[in-house]
Amino acid sequence: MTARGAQAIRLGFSSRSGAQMRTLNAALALFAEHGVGATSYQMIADASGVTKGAIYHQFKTKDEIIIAVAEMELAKLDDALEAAEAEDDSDVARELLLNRIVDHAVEHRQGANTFQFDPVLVRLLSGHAPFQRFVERLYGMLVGDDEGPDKLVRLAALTCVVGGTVAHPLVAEVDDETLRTQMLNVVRQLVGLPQPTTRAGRAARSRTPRTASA
Amino acid sequence: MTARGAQAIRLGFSSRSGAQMRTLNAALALFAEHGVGATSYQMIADASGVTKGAIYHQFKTKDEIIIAVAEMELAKLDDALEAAEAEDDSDVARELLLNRIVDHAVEHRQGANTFQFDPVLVRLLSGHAPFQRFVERLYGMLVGDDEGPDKLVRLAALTCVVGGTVAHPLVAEVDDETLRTQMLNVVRQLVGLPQPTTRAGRAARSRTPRTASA
DNA sequence: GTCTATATGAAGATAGAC
DNA sequence: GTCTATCTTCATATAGAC
Repeated sequence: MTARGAQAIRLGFSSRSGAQMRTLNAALALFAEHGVGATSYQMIADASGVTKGAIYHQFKTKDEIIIAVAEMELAKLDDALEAAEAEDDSDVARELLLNRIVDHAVEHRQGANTFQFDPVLVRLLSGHAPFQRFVERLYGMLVGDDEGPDKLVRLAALTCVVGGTVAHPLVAEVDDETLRTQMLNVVRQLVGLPQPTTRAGRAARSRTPRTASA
Repeated sequence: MTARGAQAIRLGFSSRSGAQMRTLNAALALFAEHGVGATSYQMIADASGVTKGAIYHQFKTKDEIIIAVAEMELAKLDDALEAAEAEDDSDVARELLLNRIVDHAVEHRQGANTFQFDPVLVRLLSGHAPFQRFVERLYGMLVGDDEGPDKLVRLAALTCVVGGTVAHPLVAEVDDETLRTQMLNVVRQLVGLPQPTTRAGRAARSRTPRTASA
């Protein structure tokens, strides 16, 4: 496996200055709270503690900010995807990938929701080739070749559960570790993966950064 | 069971004029397509074929339109909820309710998504008492008394699957009947309901408007 | 990298004629 | 119920000084 830096190339991820990172993180939080369509340039500037003029120096348009935020978040899953693609056993690969994805979603909660369901974000990304390629790799790992309607529906349901459940008011009081465990049970059931007492499950989990480095 | 009209009182649903209904349907379609935050009063007026002034005569603020759209959609599920609450057998009740909810979601696709995940809509409704009462009744029917973390997570996942899957790009090409069937399989599995060959399943489905009147 | 100042348009909203 | 006209505020975006 190549060094971590490879993710940048594969996703078309540009390196960002410190000021740009502050902007993107402020934007991410606002997008999650209000939705992309209801977040203004002014709000982002205020949250970053600088003026609009400063932000416009970093990103020429609002769309550029949206795309950059999406790329920043997606890049965090690129590692996991590469690791999964390098696995021989497809069950091990899927278990590993699901663990990382659920970890990421639980860590971000509201942000995961935005990314999956915000109409403005989704529309912008649907015209963004690097994003499309990434999603196709992701889906490929999760369903494989069989693309019958039942598989498609289960895969769609899986992405909804991962992106939506973490931000749901019903689980607001559930602590991260419990949420992680229960969500993994649900998504394993959804895609027909055996539960974690099996050999494949233990093998995959032992490869996550949570217990050991990739 | 009371007459159909009862739904209006229970949800706080006001009766609307023809012009108001045209406005609400136009707004619903735009909310689904662009998100609530990215839909302007002007867009709604254009889609309705009238001017902003005419719309302001029907609804004093944009928030009023949003609430009215939500009430209109929710009222469509009120019937199903009442029917489920009148059932003795909780498995039959849940099977019936899930059938109706999935029917409704598949029928609307993009609209169901908005309703579940749009940040502006969700925030507005969270301060709207009739909506809160309705959702609590709905959740009560689906989980019952046991409110452990696993049940909460599964219920949250259920609502995400119902609201999100129907609008997912992956299932855009799946026809309504297939989507309905597959989604029901998924949601039954999520809440631990037996699959449809059982007595409870047949009994519940025989009570839906699809095969017989309630 | 950050600021101020400014241009241009669209947002939500109101008043009042038809 | 619908229209035009108008108000104010805020949106995206640019120019140019520090």
